Amino acid sequence: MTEGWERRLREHGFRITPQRQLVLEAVESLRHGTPEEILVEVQLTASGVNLSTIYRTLEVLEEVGLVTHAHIGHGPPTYHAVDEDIHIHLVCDRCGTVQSVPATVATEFVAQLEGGYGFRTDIAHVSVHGMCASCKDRDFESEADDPL
Amino acid sequence: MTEGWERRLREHGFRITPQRQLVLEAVESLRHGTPEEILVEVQLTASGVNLSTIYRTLEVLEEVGLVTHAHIGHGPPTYHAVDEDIHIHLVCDRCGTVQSVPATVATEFVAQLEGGYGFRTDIAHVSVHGMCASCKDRDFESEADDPL
DNA sequence: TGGTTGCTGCGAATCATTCGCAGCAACGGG
DNA sequence: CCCGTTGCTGCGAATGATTCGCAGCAACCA
Repeated sequence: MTEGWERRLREHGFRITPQRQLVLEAVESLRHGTPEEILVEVQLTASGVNLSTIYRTLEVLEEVGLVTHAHIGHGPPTYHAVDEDIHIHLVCDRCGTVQSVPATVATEFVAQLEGGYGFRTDIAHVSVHGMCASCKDRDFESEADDPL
Repeated sequence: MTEGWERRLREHGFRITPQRQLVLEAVESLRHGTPEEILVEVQLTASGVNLSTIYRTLEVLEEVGLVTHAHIGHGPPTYHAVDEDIHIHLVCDRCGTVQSVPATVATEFVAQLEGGYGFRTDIAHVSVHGMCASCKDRDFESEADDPL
């Protein structure tokens, strides 16, 4: 695994527990996971683990920099391991599909926000909403935003 | 006001009601508002209006294109009138402030997503998370992302 | 090995949002 | 201008997600 996860926790004054290891492993193997999904994954190994613990553990793991979360639409947040490739979620508001694209497409955008506003963007935290290619194609007859 | 709001509703088969007018006016005057905040604003004029109605009305107003919503962090969504300048929210995860910047800074980013992935971005729906300029300045001694 | 105290499981509390239902009211027809 | 149809609203309960409080267990330092 991340191999340094134990030290990460210790350095921040947290204890090493099986629950924390399991949650981290679950996040890594799921690649994308809501707290609920992570719970299910964790319970494959340790059925006694509680949802509250998942929430508290994710908070801790995020604080020490082992996982991050992103908001995809209205639902619960999605957690990722930090050692994954950084990517951006494209959420189709029409059909609900989520597509991941490399964060590099936003390099210039991020640079502009930093340069123009001094804002340091955590680009992976963002979900970009809109309409995916297939919905866009399937849609060119209706919905013309009826001009007044 | 938007002046065409009545027709907008009618064209989509909805009725014109005082509640819908009040909610729309509240969104316009607040510029940014959660359902809860909109309720409070509406109740300044009509105290009998219910939160459920706010939710239902916002849904309707959004469907006919009079308002939009954006997700700012974990909390409830924020609603805007569509005739406002389109802007992007920069949310500081450190101090919680939300800064609005013109959507034009994302023009190129949006173009790349459309060109490279066929994805039509609703840029105003996005909230960009990160750290604002002042928090960034105030922060250069601690938190160095301690490398392994 | 033992004590200190952080972590966990559990159930209740909270917050946001949605539903079901009965009564009221918008609006098209006469 | 009045009436009936049916959408809209207020209200309270239901739901879903997340957080809290607390007592017992276990990680970790001496």
